[in-house]
Amino acid sequence: MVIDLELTPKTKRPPGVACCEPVVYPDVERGQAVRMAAIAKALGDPVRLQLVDVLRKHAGKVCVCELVPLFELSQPTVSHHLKVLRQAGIVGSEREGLWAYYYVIPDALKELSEWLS
Amino acid sequence: MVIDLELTPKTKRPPGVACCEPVVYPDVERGQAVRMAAIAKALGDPVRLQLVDVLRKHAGKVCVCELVPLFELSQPTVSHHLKVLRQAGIVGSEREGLWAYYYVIPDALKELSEWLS
DNA sequence: GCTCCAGATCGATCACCATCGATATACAAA
DNA sequence: TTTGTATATCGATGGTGATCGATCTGGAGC
Repeated sequence: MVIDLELTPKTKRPPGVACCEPVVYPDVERGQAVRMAAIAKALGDPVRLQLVDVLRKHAGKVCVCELVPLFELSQPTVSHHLKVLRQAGIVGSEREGLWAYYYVIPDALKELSEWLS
Repeated sequence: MVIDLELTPKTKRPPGVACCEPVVYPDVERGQAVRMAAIAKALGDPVRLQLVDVLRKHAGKVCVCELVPLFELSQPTVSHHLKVLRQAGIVGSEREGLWAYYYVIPDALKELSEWLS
C-alpha cells in the first residue's frame, strides 16, 4: 500500500487568484439537513402533499374510505402513500373496527417550516 | 362478455352505517400541489437542502469551487445536484470567466413555505 | 361455522435517481 | 498554440419509487 505523503490542500488555486471569499460552512447542520430532507422527500409527491393538505384541514382524523376516492388511483397505491407519510412521521393512524383513520402529527412539519421561513 | 349493469357507486356502504362525515375535498388545489411537490422533491435530498442552506445564508452568489469541498462527493455529483435545484427554479447561476456562481431565487420557496405554516 | 368488507401487504414492472469515472467545453495563462 | 483549470455533460450502474392486480388479514354480520 502506497501512502501519499504530499500535502493536497482542498483549495488548490494559483496564488493571488480567487473566485470569491471562502464560504467555510462545515457540516454544522448535517443531522438537521437529513431530518428535513426526509420530510421534504415525503412531501415531494403531489398525491402525498394533497393527502397531508386534506388531513391538515380536518383537525380530527379522517377515514381512509374518504381519502381513496379523492384520487384516481387504486386503493393499494393510496395505502402505499399513507405508509410513506406514516414512516416519515408526518401522519399517524389508528383502527376502529373495519375502518382506519389517519391524522397529522402536530409539529411534524415544524422544523422544515421554520427553516423555510 | 358480461356487462355488469348494476350500479356500483363509489361509496357502497350498508345504509345507516358510516365511518365518518364525508370529506369532499375535490382537486381544488391540484395544480398548486404539483408545483409545491416539485419544490419539496428538489429539497428532498440532504445535499441539495444543505446547498440551498448555504446559498440562503450568503445573500449574494457563491462560487461552485466553494460548494464542492463542503461535501464528500465528486464534482460531477455536486454539479448534478445544482442542476436539479436550477431546474426546479430554486437557484439560478451565472458564469464569470472560469468560475460559475449560484444564488437562490427570491420567493422560489414562498408558496411551499406559506402552505407549511 | 361461513361470508363480506376495509385496508394492508406482496410481487412484478417500469421508471427515475444518486453516484462515479471519463470526457467535453470554455476560458486563462504561458 | 499549447497547457492547465473550472465546470458541465455523458454513460453506466446499482438502488429506490410509483403503480397495479392479486392476495392476505382481521373484524362485522349472518
